[in-house]
Amino acid sequence: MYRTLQMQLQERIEGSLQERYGVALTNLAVELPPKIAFGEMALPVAFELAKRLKKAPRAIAMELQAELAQMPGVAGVDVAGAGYLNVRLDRAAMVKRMAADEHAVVGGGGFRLVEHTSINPNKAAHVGHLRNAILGDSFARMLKKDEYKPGWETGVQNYIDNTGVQVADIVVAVTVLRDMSLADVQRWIAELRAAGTRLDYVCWDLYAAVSQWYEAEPEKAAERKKIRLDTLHAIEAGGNDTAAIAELIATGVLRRHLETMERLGIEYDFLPRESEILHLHFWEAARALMVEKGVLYLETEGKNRGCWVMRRAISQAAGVELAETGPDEDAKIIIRSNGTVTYVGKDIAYHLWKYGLLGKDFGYTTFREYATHTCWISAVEGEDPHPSYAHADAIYNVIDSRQDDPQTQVKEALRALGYAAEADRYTHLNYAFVGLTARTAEDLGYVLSDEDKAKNFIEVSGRKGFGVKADDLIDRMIAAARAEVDARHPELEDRERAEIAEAIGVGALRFFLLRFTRNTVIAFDYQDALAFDGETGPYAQYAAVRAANIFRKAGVSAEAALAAVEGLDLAAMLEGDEGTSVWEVWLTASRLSLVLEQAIAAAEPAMLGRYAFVLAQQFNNFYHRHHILTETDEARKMLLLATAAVARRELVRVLGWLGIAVPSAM
RNA sequence: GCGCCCGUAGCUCAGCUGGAUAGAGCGGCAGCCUCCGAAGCUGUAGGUCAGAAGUUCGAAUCUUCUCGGGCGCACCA
Repeated sequence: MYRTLQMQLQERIEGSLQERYGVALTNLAVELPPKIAFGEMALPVAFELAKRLKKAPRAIAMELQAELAQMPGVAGVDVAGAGYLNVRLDRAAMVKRMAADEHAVVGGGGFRLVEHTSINPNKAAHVGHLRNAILGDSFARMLKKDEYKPGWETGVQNYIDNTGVQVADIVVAVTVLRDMSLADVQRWIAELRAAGTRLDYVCWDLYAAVSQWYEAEPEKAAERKKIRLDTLHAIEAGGNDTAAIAELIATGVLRRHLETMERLGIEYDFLPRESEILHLHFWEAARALMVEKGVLYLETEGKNRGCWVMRRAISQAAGVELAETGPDEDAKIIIRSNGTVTYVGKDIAYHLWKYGLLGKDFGYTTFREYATHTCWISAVEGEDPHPSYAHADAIYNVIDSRQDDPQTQVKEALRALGYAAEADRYTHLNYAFVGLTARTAEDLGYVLSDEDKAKNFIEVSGRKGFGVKADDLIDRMIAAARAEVDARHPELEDRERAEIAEAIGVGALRFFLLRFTRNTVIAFDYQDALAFDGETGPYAQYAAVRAANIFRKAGVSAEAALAAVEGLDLAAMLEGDEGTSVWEVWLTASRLSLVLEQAIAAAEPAMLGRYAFVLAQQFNNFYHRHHILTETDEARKMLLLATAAVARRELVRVLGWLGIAVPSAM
């Protein structure tokens, strides 16, 4: 609602500036003043114009003042300070429109493809993977159609590198260290399943073991690395026992990853796999296209002689002339001199597919049924009918910022191929990695060097088997919540207590990983994550639960309270100190669509986390100041009830976009 | 060596395309449960926005440099 008025104000002022001064300004700043006493919207536009018009800012502000004051929804305009235009809104009118749930429309056309999680299917997910998945899942929720917004058509996929070195490492561990055959592996996986042992946990240890085995005896290191490479090639080629073992393990671990993610409410639409990219010859199609357009060329001299390479965008921008300076030594190798393609090459092919530019598609087969939809996986020969995801208009890749460079190369390859619009709509939704605090690392039994202790965080390492496993973390979060729920609500059924604890534990975890902006390195600490006070998920959930409790006790529904607002004479009840403290809840609630739009534009779910906290804080403040159930003035009581209703309504919405559910009690 | 990111209160972090007296949580101190649930609320102390110069009516925000920290720059994936 705030956004709606803001846009009207911008339009009016922009029109007026054109008419009055012949100045064309767009996207004018309309901001929230630092204090409510200054009104609800502030425009510093007069400062901007001062030098252009050679007039004092205050004089310009005075000229614009009268015009703004006439606008519907505006109660008054003041000129403050050196030339701010401070707008006071018609509070009663705004409250009525909000009670009717009027708000700006968020959404648009085109298909948006969000890719996240993408964990190597060779070991258990850890806390760093959770940051990725939670970030991507929240962003997809922000985009998708729901009860609040039309949103965008959105697809969620999780890329599975089932033929990479990390999977090869596990295969080496199983076939060499454990001396298992294909039949042994089949039996082993069945036994683990029967015993309820998590395959991904077992692989976690195997991966650490094999990583050490490679290095353990220096004189055998070369031989062992060769085993690793041969294994990798066998997996890539397919059609042999080694590949079958890889398939069994990768699929088993993938199923575990999906279970882990589902505990957090995270679901996928499609799982494209590296094996199909290989077997369906995606790369060959991309290669033909790249050679045809001259993006890929054979290097004939220098250190990259015999390789097919692609120039980097930076070299091109710098205008380095090939003929004059000889070979571009900085060029990115796409095809090695032995004829094999690099990771970036395969990724270019994959991204041409995403935009429907490759002329090929995956086969699709069903993999998992969620309550509301099916998750598909790639196949060489799929089923019919099936959906297709190869028609994105915009893509978002949730990937660690350590891959900024390769991501830029893929994007620039698209541009070089002539797909500039696609490159522009390619968002690398990057984020800094998650480390552990020294305290938590020590709790996990890791022995720290003095150097480690001096650092702000300790980096996790899959090869060392060092890190916080996702399921362990989720278990501990829920257990901590459960202890609180048991203490507070002994009267509730066991089942309900479990549900509440799950909502709180998951809410706390998701909020903890979302409250930091993407480029902030998170030093994960168990004590911090398990704290449920202050700026946390449970704090926001608690505010929503309290608001709901009021309706239960008042015997009035939130909907009825909001509907009753229309017939109230509100103006006097929203003025003065008391009235303003009520109004501020509405004002904060009114910014929901604005904050959502900003968070989408910045691809920054943390902005919604911050907003949820501010709204919850505002509500808690209101809750203590105004005792609703004992209010004797009926009209005023109804306004207070509606205030609780609107705070709860928007809190439930914003938490929903963050994947955080509001429990029945806390 | 080249490129990217970061440096804001004791700690952890916000600070939107430059805008009003730089904010929050935690921790500290002082208060608030015969009153809708205290996972809560109120008050209070605490900052040379790493440093320097510049652009601007106005800089935590933009530019340059210095210092300090992190991460990338493979015929790995």
